[in-house]
Amino acid sequence: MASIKDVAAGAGVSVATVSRVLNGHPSVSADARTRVLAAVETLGYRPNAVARSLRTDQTHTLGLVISDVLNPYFTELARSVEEEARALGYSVIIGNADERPDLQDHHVRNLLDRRIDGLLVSPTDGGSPLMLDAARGGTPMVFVDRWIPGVDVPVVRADGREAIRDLVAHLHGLGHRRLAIIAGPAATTTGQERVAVFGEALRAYGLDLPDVYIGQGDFQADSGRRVTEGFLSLPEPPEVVFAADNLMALGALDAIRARGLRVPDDIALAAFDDIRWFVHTDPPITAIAQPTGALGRAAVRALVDRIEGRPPESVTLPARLVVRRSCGEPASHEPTAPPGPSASAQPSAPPEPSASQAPPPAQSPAVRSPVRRSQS
Amino acid sequence: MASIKDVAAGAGVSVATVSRVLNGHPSVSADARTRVLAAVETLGYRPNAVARSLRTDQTHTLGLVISDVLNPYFTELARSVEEEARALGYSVIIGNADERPDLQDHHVRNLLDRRIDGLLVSPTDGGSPLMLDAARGGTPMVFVDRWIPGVDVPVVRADGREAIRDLVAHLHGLGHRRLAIIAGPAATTTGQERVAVFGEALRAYGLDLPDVYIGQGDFQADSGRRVTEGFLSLPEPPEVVFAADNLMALGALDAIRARGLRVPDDIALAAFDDIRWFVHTDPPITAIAQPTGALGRAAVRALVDRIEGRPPESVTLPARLVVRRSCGEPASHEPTAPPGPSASAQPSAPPEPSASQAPPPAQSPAVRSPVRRSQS
DNA sequence: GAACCTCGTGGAATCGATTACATCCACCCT
DNA sequence: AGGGTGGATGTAATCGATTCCACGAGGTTC
Repeated sequence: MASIKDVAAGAGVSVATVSRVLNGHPSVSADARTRVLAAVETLGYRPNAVARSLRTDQTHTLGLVISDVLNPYFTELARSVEEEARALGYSVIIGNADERPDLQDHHVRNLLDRRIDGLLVSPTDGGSPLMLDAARGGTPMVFVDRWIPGVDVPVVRADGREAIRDLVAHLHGLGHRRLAIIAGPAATTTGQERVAVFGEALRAYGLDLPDVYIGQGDFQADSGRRVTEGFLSLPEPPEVVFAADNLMALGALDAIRARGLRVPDDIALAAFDDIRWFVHTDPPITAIAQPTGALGRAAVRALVDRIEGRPPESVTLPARLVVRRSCGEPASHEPTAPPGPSASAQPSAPPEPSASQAPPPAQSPAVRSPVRRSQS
Repeated sequence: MASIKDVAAGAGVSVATVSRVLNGHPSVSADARTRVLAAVETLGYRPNAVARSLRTDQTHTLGLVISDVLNPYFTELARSVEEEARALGYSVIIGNADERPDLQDHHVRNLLDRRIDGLLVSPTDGGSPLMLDAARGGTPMVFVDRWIPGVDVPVVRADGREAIRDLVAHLHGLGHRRLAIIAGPAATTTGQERVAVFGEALRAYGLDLPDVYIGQGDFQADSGRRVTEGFLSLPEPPEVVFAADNLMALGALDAIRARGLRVPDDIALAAFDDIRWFVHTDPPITAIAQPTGALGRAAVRALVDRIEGRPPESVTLPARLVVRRSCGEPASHEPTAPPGPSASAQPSAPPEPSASQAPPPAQSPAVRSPVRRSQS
């Protein structure tokens, strides 16, 4: 592969001049410039990014360590991160931790060894020494979605509290009183927060969240299945299962189906994280949607600000409730159809397009928060 | 950040000795080794991968350019690729082309500039000059899923022909006679092949695949929606729509739902690519499943073979039909329940666990090829 | 006409590793 | 004792870029 020396020889100039042409340095004669460009063309020369990075101590690369690529939420996040990074002149290397702290460490180390300019992390756990050292050691870093308390790193995330309260109001309005949750790992902020807020919201309605109705999941489908089986085997099973992410909701569906039960007639289901398929499941699933694309973009901007010497900003964006039919017919629909056997009742609302990049129109009757609190 | 010189100074030896310790070179005294290791420890030294790559001309990195990360098929492929690569001592940088040739070129160029050791590509189009030059220029390369005809590069892919014939047999057995397909881009091998094989299989049953029943999609959901709307507006709409990938099937579902029609009563639906959610859609969707994990692993092995001087092998693995309910009740089920209104008929077969990493048991009655041809 | 810029250019140092080669020393054999 | 062997180590070249510095030519200013 041709190097800068070959170009210099081909153009009859020094390597310094070639470098100046390539980097748009002003003091190069028009003559030299055209000769260099010609040589570049004929040799098919491309600058070696490795050598360049060694010299300049910048890689123009961001690392993104996410908890689970197979989770559509993180896939979408990764996509928006790459998009925004590309727009700002950076590329992205993704590390998939699969919810495993050891794998997370592997990727953090690998990325650090490659001297990435900055790190975007959605931590799987409370933070390994490696990551904490990196943060303290001055590696530009931003947490996205999840974070580690007590570390001085900007956080870009969604605030699901209001949406969870809306969900509980919705469920309560439908007459449900025994609500259970499939929680995420306690080592993650999102895992903790969702349970805590759910419990508080129940209490506001005079309801209880007993320990047997808190199932410990790990954000993976299998755990959702296992926990739901447990719920269904209880002497008094819950009327509603709220899964703290979409994969555990999938597992819950598996378990419910394996028992031959129906949603929402036999048991209601809701999930944190909205995905496109939830529109087409049987029945369509009520979920809490995060502004995933916006989160990814904001995280990249914060990180690049930090890298380029501007003060980075933490960002919190609201999540919102998307009501569908998995918890029962919404109260606002006149229950003309008997609430009984068939799950295939024609929805009286116009069909909702499956969730897409563009934010759905706020006035869509199928997409709305049934309760608005004072300080909304 | 500490460099090898700092370690050398700290241990009171030369950089050469440090390097030898780090690379496990035999001729280093035990004394020197322990002093170096101690210095490494106290300084928290990590070798600079950029400098190392410049010197050794290897990055131990594979590039993976896929057509669309948001497509669960490619997400799963990417995951298995990373896993196998990690096991073999390589890392992976993913480039998402979003089915856009220009983006594909951007990523190929970027990866080449980074001097990755080898490239795994699922081409979006017939091949840009850039990619063809790279292949001819000796960059180790392997095509996965899709390929470019006439280029001397190993191909790792699934063979869907038998499964498509099985699907047509299944559809024909259910009495369907007007079958339509949402095709992928003609510039992709998978896009072409699936239409061609579908058409041939129809002809084997004396059926025709008229042009109006071939909708041109681009493997994205929107095109599936658009094409399906077209089908439904035809004076004589098809009885079955076969989507050449899962995202276009999603779009088809959107379009069918927007018309207030039901699957399979009003129109049947099948898809290429099986995903976990297809078990839980309304109704569960009949699909052709690829051995995605095995494909990713085989592709990495072929590429690493090529990189490390062993002869790489092309690999073709069979896809298989997974019959569910989106085309009508399978013939083997006695149609005791009236085929009429309710879509929530209890399946007489035991519930199928959603598709997972482990291959489903072959004897599961819900997962099977209804027709076996001679040379099976 | 001397002093002084400015501009274009090349030489050479540098980034952080790896590694060929030279050197030194201890030991062994005849 | 002398020479050979081999292990441990250091010196320095090298990878492919960027960039500081020096230099020469040409133009401007007093």
